[in-house]
Amino acid sequence: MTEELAKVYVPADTERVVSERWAASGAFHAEPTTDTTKASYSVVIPPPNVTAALHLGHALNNTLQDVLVRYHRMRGFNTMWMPGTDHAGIATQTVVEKRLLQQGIKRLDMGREAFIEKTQEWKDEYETTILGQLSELGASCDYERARFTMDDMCATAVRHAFYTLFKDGLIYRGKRLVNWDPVSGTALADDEVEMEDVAGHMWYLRYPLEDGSGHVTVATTRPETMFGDTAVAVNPNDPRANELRGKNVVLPIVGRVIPIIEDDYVVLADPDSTDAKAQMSSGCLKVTPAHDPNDWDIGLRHDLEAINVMAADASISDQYGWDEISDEARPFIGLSREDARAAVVEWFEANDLLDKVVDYSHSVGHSYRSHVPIEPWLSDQWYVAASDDRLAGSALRAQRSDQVTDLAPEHQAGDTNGDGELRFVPDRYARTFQQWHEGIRDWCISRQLWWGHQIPVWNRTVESAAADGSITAALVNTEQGTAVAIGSAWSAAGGVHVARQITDTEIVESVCVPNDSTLRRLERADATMDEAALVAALEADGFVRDPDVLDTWFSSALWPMSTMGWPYPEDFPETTGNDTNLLETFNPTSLLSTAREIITLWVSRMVMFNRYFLDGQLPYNDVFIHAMVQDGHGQKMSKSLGNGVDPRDIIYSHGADAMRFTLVQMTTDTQDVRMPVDMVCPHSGESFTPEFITTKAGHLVAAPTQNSPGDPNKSMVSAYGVAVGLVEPSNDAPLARNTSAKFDGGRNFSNKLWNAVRFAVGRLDGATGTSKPVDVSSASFVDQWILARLHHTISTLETAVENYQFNVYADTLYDFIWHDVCDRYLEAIKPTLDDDGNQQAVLGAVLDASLRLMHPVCPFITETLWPHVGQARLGDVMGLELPASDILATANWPTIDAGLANAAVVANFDRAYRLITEIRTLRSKQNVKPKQRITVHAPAAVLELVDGAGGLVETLAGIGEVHPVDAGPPPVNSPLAFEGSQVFLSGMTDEVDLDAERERLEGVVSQKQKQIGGFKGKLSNEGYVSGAPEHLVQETRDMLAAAEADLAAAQAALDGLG
RNA sequence: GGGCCGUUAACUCAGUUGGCUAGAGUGCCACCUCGACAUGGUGGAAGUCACAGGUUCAAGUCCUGUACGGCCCA
Repeated sequence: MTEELAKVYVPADTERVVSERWAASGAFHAEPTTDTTKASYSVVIPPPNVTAALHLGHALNNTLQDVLVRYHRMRGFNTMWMPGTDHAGIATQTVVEKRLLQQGIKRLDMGREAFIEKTQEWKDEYETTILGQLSELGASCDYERARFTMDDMCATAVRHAFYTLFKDGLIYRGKRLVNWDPVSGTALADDEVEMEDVAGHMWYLRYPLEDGSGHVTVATTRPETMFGDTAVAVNPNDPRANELRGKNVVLPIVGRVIPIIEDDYVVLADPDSTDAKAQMSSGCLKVTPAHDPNDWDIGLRHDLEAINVMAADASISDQYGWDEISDEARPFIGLSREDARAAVVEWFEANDLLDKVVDYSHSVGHSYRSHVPIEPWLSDQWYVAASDDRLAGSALRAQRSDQVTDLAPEHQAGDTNGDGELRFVPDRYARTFQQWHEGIRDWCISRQLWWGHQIPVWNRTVESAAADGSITAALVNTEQGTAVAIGSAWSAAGGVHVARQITDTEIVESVCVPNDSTLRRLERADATMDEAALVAALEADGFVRDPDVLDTWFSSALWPMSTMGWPYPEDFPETTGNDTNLLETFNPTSLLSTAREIITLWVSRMVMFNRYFLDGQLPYNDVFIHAMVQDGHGQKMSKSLGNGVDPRDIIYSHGADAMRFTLVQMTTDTQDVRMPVDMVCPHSGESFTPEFITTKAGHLVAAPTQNSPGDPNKSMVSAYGVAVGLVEPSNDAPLARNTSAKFDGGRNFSNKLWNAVRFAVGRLDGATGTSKPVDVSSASFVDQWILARLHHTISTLETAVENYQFNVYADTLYDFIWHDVCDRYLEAIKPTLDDDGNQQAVLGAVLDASLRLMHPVCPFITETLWPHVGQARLGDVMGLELPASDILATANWPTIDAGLANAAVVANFDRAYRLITEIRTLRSKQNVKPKQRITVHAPAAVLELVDGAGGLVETLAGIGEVHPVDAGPPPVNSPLAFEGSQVFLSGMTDEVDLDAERERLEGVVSQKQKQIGGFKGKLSNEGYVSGAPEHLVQETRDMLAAAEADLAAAQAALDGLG
């Protein structure tokens, strides 16, 4: 006998033990195999950023993945869940930089190597925390394989991918507008730009027409960029367009003569419009291609020059492409953008060219890092040609045909590997994916950071005159900036050598160097140099490595490949098995589960890269987009708001299984789920609703300091207060953990299961069961019923998993275990269990199967109970396969014969249960004590039902004796209406409370009358009778008849009361 | 500005192609410490399905519009 089970399930007592048992048994480890009898099921984790600990959103996503992974493992798939973390370039560099700054250390002072070392330490710390959290929440990852986006294996993939794209002309150097952060001196990705509403102004500036016939008035929020104006645009539909056509204006201060062009991007002026833009518009737009993304597009359409008038710090500068500085303009050079704005406005006013100034509130992009306004700035960056058909087109062709609409002919699925196989769940997200690729822009992949994969390109600038003859020959007649492949010693040695003419007199040469694993496999004319030698030679020749690093998403995009050893798994023995490797076995993976804001940043890029590098193969077939967890006020949980919840807090207050169960139950296919969050007082352990304050931005957050609910002299600090740096936890005022009553349901459910098993173990201890498998047809009524319910439950759960209906899974489990097994089955078998060997076997089997079904959602408690239930197993049930296993995590999913789904038994059970409920209601109304046994007097049909239910009604309704009603009602009785006949109860009390009885029956009568009215109304509708399907009409007729019979019975009973 | 989602009981949410008398959990009320479980049991009260139109024999479900809340992309 295993040790006794405690009265209450205490998760903390067992979770760690169970985790260790799993780890020791290697239950989650998968090996590559060519065994075709064992299909693969694989998932790569969306690697969490090493910037911070996991929050509840991660807990949700990883729980869902774990449910699927554990389910498929039990179904016998060769199952692998690849864990890992993401270096998260900009985010990590920012937090580390901030941390160092608090100690007075500046990044630039310490130098690149030392800084990377520091960042590495941070990464190690958080990687440990994150993997620990995953394990605590029960994620059944193959932890031995844990990867990091910057480890050797991933770095090798990055190098090979970059090299391949570079060689194939899909990576290029472009002068483009980037989101420039002038304070941190780096370009930001679009998603790193935060839009903020700013109360600014609209300035109306007059630009004189060249012919002296007047002026046009342009409206702008950014007067300081006017130095770079290269046109004024009007809408072609503007009435003034005709008279302005073909004219030029003289740009004030600068003196540049610029054309008036027509472009329908320009918003027509309309002071009466509800649209703020139309209200504010003057109808004329100054066009500054080098300093505004929309103007850049206009510039492309009209072939305008882009004149960059700013330096990297956003001061006005003549060093970046602005020549011919007028005397008037010279004083502005060197001014900051803020000072320049004031000075320009002042100049216009002084020269009587300022028409007016209007207050204008608008949205301005700000740096996620430094929080200053972003400067759209022209700079040299590396790009991936995502818009190329080989990438974006391929992603579009990947979409399943029933999830894509009006796809351009050239993008329609063909017959290439992977075409038409990508499926989104819920399917509406396919639209997001499609629209993104139809409007995709090339992907800026360089970042001016130190933390990341440094770009593997070495550059040098040479004077055209001094350049190699083959280079100048190759560059003849190419446009400036166009890269041309060069045959050279470098390309012979395995590099990719390109050259670009960047000015009339200068050429830039770039050599992309692959790493050794790639070099070794290249057919190259000169195979004498390895990577180190090649780099040394390049540097000796004046080449310098590009200091930038790659966008974090570049390495993430390779995740389903890089973690499995691509491109050369044989270089990493841990990825190979006897006859195959991870990549062959597990890519494409089965599923990606992620949040919807990642569709463009990550899903898209994984699809493009996996398909490009692996011959059209998709990274996964299914993409499941899960809901977002909001706080109790409907606000997104986020780091900056400090309203995130650490899953460890919930595990502490409720246990991992309770958290998982509740998260799974909350997962419907809507967009958001709301999670009201409470705090736990660290002094008393009491949970309470904190005091909320409103931030400047209008968010409701927990006040930084909270008083203890039990003792107003004690206080604590909130996660919000700490997150925004307003307070620090101390001994007197520690950080309060969070909790939420939402998880009580999960906790109670765990406890319910625990006690059901406790009951069975106690009652079956010493029982003998049955020597041969139970033939269900000879089992008792309730046993047949619970097996039929088990059959139904198993198939419902299987369908739910297939369709990613997580809430259905949780609700179905809950309903089966709590209501069917505990409330009905266990209560019903109490009187018979001890003497019925078949029943003992069925009970053990039902609990065994229940643990298996519940395991994917609640792995800890089920694994803990597993040996106890094993002990309680007293024989098999025919048609129910429950193969033994030491560890539940690797046990088989139950299979059950369709023959056990006995519909007639279920129908009779439901009838009997309705009778039970009627009797219980009546007992309750008459205040009959639970222990009091009563007598039923019933007509033949009801007697037959009660008899056939084998004691069920007697046990659950507290019936002592059952008599036929032939002899007429007993002397002291309470009548009830059941299935159209009268059933009498006696022996409840000495004197029936007639008033209560009358009230109850009157309620029944009026309810039945109302129903009858409804049915009759329906049936008197000619359209319904002739238009609705026959079976529905018949159903209504049957219900009407039943209701009428019930009404008559209730009325008779009422009359009988006198 | 474009796109998406939500609005159903006091609260948090289900409700699959239109078709039972709209469900669950929590909370609330009453009774119950009966040998698994008070993190429990039994019974009960509680909803104009946001609003306005429309389609249909039939609308919580489909269509149009409005209001409010939220998210994503510009």
